[in-house]
Amino acid sequence: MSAKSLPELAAAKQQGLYSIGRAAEVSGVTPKMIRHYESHGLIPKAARTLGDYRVYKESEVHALRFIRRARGLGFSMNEISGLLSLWRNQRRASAEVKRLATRHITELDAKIEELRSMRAALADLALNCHGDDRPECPILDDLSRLPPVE
Amino acid sequence: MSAKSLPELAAAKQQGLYSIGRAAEVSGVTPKMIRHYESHGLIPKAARTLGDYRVYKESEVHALRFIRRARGLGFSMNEISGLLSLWRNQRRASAEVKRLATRHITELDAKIEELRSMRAALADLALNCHGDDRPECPILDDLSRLPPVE
DNA sequence: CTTGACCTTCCTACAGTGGCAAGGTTCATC
DNA sequence: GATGAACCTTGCCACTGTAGGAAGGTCAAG
Repeated sequence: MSAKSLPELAAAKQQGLYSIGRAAEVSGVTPKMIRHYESHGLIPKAARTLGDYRVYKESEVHALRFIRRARGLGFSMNEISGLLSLWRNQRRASAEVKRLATRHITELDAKIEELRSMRAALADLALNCHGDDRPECPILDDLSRLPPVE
Repeated sequence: MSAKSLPELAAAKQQGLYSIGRAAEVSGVTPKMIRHYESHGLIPKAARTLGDYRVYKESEVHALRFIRRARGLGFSMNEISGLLSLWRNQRRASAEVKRLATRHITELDAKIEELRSMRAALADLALNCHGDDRPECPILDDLSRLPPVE
C-alpha cells in the first residue's frame, strides 16, 4: 500500500518492541515459522508499522519462546494451542495441563515403541546379511516375502 | 478420450492381471498410495487399458508388497527407491543393501533417542505437577522459562 | 539519493496419508 | 439398449513442520 519513511522501527526499538527478525533472534523461532504460527492462529496477528512490518512486544516474544520450548518437547501445534491458552488463563486448573502432558507422554511412548520394533526387526535382518559382494541378501528376501497368512 | 466397451478388465483378470483396486487389496497398499508412488517414480508407470484403467502384473503387485513392508520398517520413499533397484538388480552386492539398512538403523536410533529425551523431560515435569484445580503448574513454568544462558 | 539489510507476500518442495468432487468405464441385470 | 452399482480417472484440498526462493517494498545510514 502507501509507503512511509518515518523511522518507525527505530522508534519501536526505543519502546522495547521487536521487529520479526529481532523477535526471532531472541526467541529462537525463525521469522518463517513466526509467520507460519501466526497464519495458523497459534499466536494472534502481530501489530504492524505503517510500512506493514510486524512488531512484537516483550510478552509476545515470551510466547514465542514458550512455543519453541514446547516444540522441543515434541508437542504438536494443536497441543501447543491448548497449552498456550492454559498458560494465559490465570484460572486454569493444573490438572488440565497435566492431562495434556500425560497424553503427550503416551503418544511419545507409542512412537518410541513403534520405532523400536522397526529397529529390532531391521537389526535382526542386517545381522544375517553377509554384506559382501554376493547378491544373496536376507534383508531383500524378507522385504519381498509374502506376508504371513492372516 | 474415446470410450471403449470391451470387457477389458474381465479379460485382464483371466490373464492374471490386476486392476488398481485388486492390486491394492492383495498388496495392502491403497490405490491412493499406488498412484502416489507411481507419480513419484517409485514404481514405473502402469500399463493402461483402452479405457485408461491401470493394470498390474503379478510382479508389479509383488513390488507393491515390497514397498509396503519397507515402509513398515520405516524406510523413506527415497530409501525404498534404492532398495527396489538393488532388489531388481541380480548383480547387486549384499553389502550395499546392508549399508542402506545400517544407515537406516542409525537414523532410527537417533529418532528414538530424541523422543526418549523428550519423554524423560516431560515426565519429570509432570511428576512435579499437582494436577489439581489450582493454577500453579511446573510444566507451564518450565515452558515459559527463559532458556539457560548459552 | 543510493545502498544494503531487512521486511513483505506468495509459491515450491519435502514425506505421507487421507478426503472429496466431477466425471468416465465396465459389466450385469432388466 | 438403458440403467445402475462398483470401480476407475484426474485434480484439488487438508493435515504437520520446516525450509528455500523470487519479486518487491521499507528503513536507516552514509
